Amino acid sequence: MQLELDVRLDPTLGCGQAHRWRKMESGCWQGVVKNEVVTLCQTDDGFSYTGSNERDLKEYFRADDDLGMIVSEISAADPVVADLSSRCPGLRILKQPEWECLATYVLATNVNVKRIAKMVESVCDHYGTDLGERRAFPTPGQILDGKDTISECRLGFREPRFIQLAEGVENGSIDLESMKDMPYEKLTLALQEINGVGPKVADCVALFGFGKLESFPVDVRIQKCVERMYGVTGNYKTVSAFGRGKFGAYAGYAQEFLYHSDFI
DNA sequence: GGGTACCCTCTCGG
DNA sequence: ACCGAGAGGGTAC
Repeated sequence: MQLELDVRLDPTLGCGQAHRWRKMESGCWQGVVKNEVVTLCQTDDGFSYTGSNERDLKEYFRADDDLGMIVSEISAADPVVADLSSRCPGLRILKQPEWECLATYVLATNVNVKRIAKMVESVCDHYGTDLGERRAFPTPGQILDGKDTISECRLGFREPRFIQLAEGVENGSIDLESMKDMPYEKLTLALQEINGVGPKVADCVALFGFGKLESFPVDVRIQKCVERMYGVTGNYKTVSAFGRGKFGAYAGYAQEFLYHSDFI
């Protein structure tokens, strides 16, 4: 089947916002969407797909986002982003499942991107429902059922946080459903109540999991970038607020373009 | 509010 | 080749 959409799969699926996509030798991408193994192949005006359906893929790729309008808005705010975005067309921010996004980013502390993917895949291989070629991201219950073997996943000091997160979601003390209705700031504060979630992880989860496009996550890379480009320094709150203030409702997109620039 | 340790893996310089 | 040091999407204390 074919989906017509303003998107380039390579930057969108390979940029590190989601961690389970694999580029196959054919150049197509394999991943899991809504508990189905999907294969996506780039075409001139979108991509062809197998294993999923148009409705789920449109949601996952945020097909309602007007990429042209978004890029033009953040480009108007800054010539650097204008240049970067023009050189990276078709990069879209994805809408990942809230639970999967949160659990993934709790693992994404003090490790390189390569190992994040490795830990995530290990957790899926151990506890996720078998979907054939791949496994689903496990539910909190599946993780708790098998937690006696969690050390095999090599999560390091993240292990107790990961288990605690699964317990919280399972017993209802962490209510992701209610967080869907929260505006950006309230959401990030609620997320930071969770052990292992600081301001950076909260911003990433708000952006990639809850679709808060004004979120401007600041990691060490963005911090250097913002200092070099705009001369802005300071603590997390200062730098992220600068990003949201400068780029507005679509600051998350601006952050993606800055993140993938080579100007550090 | 700033400084550190942190579990583990991979990479790099000797 | 082998080994030790260093760094790696940050967070908790």
